[in-house]
Amino acid sequence: MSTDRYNANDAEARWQKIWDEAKIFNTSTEIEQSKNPYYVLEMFPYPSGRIHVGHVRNYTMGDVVARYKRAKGCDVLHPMGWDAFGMPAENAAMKNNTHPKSWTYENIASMRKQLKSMGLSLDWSREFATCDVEYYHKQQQMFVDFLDAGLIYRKNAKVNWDPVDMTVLANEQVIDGKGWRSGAEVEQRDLTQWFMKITDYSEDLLSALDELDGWPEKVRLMQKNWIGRSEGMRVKFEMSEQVGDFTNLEVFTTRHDTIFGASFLAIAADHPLSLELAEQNAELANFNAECRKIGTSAAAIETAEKHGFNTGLTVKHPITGTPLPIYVANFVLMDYGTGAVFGCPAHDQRDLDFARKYELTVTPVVLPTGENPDAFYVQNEAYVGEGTLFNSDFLDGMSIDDAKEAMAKKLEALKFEGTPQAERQVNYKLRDWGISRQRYWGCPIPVIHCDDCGPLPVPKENLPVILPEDINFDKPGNPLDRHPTWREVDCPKCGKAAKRETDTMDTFVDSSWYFARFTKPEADTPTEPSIANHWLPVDQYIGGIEHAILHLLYSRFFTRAMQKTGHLDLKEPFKGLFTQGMVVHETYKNDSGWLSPDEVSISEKDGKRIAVHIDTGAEVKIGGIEKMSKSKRNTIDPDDIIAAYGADTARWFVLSDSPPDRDVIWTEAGVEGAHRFTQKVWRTMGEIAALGAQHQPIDNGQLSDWALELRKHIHQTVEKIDEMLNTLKFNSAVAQIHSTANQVDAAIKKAKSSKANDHDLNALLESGRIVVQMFAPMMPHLGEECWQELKCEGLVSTTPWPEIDKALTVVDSVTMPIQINGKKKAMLELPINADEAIIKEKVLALEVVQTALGGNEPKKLIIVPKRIVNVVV
RNA sequence: GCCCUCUUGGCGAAAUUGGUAUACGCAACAGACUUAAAAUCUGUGGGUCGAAAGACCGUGCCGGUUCAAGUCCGGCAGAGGGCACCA
Repeated sequence: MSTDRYNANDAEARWQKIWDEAKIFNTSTEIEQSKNPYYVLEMFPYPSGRIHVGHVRNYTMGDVVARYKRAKGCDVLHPMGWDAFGMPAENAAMKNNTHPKSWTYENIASMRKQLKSMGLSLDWSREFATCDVEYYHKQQQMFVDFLDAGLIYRKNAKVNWDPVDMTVLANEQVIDGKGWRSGAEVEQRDLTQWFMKITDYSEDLLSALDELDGWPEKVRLMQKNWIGRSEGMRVKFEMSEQVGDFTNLEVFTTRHDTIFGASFLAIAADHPLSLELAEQNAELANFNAECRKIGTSAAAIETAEKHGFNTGLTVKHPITGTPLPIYVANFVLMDYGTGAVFGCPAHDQRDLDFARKYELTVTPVVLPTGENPDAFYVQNEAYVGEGTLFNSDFLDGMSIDDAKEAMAKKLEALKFEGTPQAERQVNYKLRDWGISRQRYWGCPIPVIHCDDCGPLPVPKENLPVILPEDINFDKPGNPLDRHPTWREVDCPKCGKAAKRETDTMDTFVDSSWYFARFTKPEADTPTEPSIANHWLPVDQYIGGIEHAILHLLYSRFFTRAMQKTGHLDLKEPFKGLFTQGMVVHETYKNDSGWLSPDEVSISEKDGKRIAVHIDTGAEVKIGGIEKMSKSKRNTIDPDDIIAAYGADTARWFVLSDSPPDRDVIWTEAGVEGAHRFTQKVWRTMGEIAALGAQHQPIDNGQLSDWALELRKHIHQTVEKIDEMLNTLKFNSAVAQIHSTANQVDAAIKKAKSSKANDHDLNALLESGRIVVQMFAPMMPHLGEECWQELKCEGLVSTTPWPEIDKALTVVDSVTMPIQINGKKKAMLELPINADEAIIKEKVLALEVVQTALGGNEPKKLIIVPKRIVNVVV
């Protein structure tokens, strides 16, 4: 027995070694050995060099799930890898004259060591990095398959160009008009790029969201909005005169009910008609160039005035035949719908602004309920609400929905040059995913460009296309472009000299299928389908909300694409998704700038917290609680915490304070509290061990009252913790274990102060054992240490979840609050199955109730079995 | 501008999904042990009034539904997040 302080550093290293040597967390690769598969995965880290507390929180949560599910009898797959391609490696190479490869692998080595010090129950035998040739080789194989399947194509497109990172960005990577990494204002450039046909799956990606009930509603909604489905019509407007091949203009609208309110047509500056007209019209050419210059940033859009250029051309209104002027307008987007719209100023704010500026007619056609049609007019605010159609010929008197349907039928029936005037159409905001990046440190796109044969995929037998290592970063841009020999290659078709593609893939491609690779990381093909199908979908995926759209949408698309190309047979990669909150910390500042927490000492005076500089003693300003960042210097290094308190303390703390999906505030006091608990548990288990009890079956009939109560409490707690861990309510589980530990302490006191029989002591030992089993997924090293102290068999890490004695979890009586007129006035202990007549009798006999009734019958008596009684007087 | 989420003690939070509001922890205060401190243990702890028993008020604000509202409905305010010239 030991009442010494628990030495976490010593114990943790010891148990990690034991787990590692016994390989207890390695998952069998034999498919038939996993009858009850459970795949838990945390989003793999980018190897930046050091883990941060956000990682600690993320990986601890996943580890608790993994260890808990293992104890519940699942065959758990819990792998780890590295999202290892990307810009920072190149930036470091340029800055420090290192090679991206060595920089990356060195970072991986140090982060692996850090993760191992956390005692995570990972299957390290499956580890890989996306920059491993074996991994990107398989990715290139899939690229070729996707290309064959028509899922990848090449097009010249206007792309988002990041002038700082000197690369193209996907739409999803442009945030407020700025590059997601560099923060630089994004420019528009014309480039020929490779695209993945994610839009083929727009409808499927959208509708399948409804079935992802293991996902947070918030994420589903964000993806729904991002995909942006809208139902409308494509309507042809006949031009009054032909221009080139144009006899009509086609627009997309969702408000065909308001077509009688149309007063102009507007087309994008890049619309083919606008370009054609500009060839003869220098003024228009100028205007188009101006439009292109206007950025896509939020600021630019907000301040950009509506500009239009009157082409002098007109179209005929499809019903009335009235001529409507055609404008080229800066607010019309070429890449949505048809790049042309009809303007209905009365019912669209943007159209109204435009109409007022160019003095176009404003005809209201939707009348708000209760308004007088003769008195209703639109001034400077468009009316976009519900109402009844008017000024609209055959639509008059209809609701908006009815009018849409009537107009749709009418236009579909009309013919224009032999085809219907209009067709119903569904549009999506989702764009195809541009994956070409002009970077070195990424997966090479396996394509060869031949002057005669065009772009051709590298034949699979010639894969992988390996990144050359002899490169330099003297100049900005892609060093692959400047490599003396790497590009030179023979055309796989005609054999003539040809050139390799030098673009590499967006790193989001790498992370779109790694979860599938983990199921068999040594396979010669990207996946071994039968094994991947066995493990997938991931049962519980855990990561940050910042990936709600990018990574999670790409992965959903990729899974479908892999299904189409035979690499998998499922659509949705992640059955359960959990998005954890950030770890935040107070900030400190003095005149010279931000201070790190270890430069500051905090004390309390008159209820106010005061911070002073640890060296100078000068007062320091306590700032807001913010996301940990290097710039604010409010970061905490997990290594320091583990060295000072141990991994279990860090794990317990990140689980304890806040619900896991909310931000958690890192406080020194909180960590100390967590550490205190580890010591307390160690002492408690030491005391139990000293009682000399035996691991033997317990006869409830032989127990003293307090011991029976303890056993009941413990067995009921197992059920609660079960529920909490299943629903990832770690903070509640921590609270419950605290409370239970207090009960055990109280029971030890009872055992010492009263005559405890052997059964009592055995029950106490059992309680200790079960408490250990309940907290072991969260504090695994302390768990093993206590397990050993209690002389339990084997390792707690491989021991099944405690069996509960059902007889003890049956609750036979309940203390019910008795309310009078909804206010609690008394408590009454009743048998759990007491029938209402008995309850009524007992309640009415209560003195408070008698007084309140004053001899009258209650007006109402509400009895909710097992819950509450309310007497209404 | 549009969409969404959140708001409970000094602080992080809990509340069986409409049924005892504030569990558990942190910080605080008081006591025990100690020469002393640390560590540990015990106790107190929403507000107002009261010596006490107790009474009244109380989950951002206003209103509603209900025997009963932190929880449901309507409105308002504040904080956070997503999208954004999407026709």
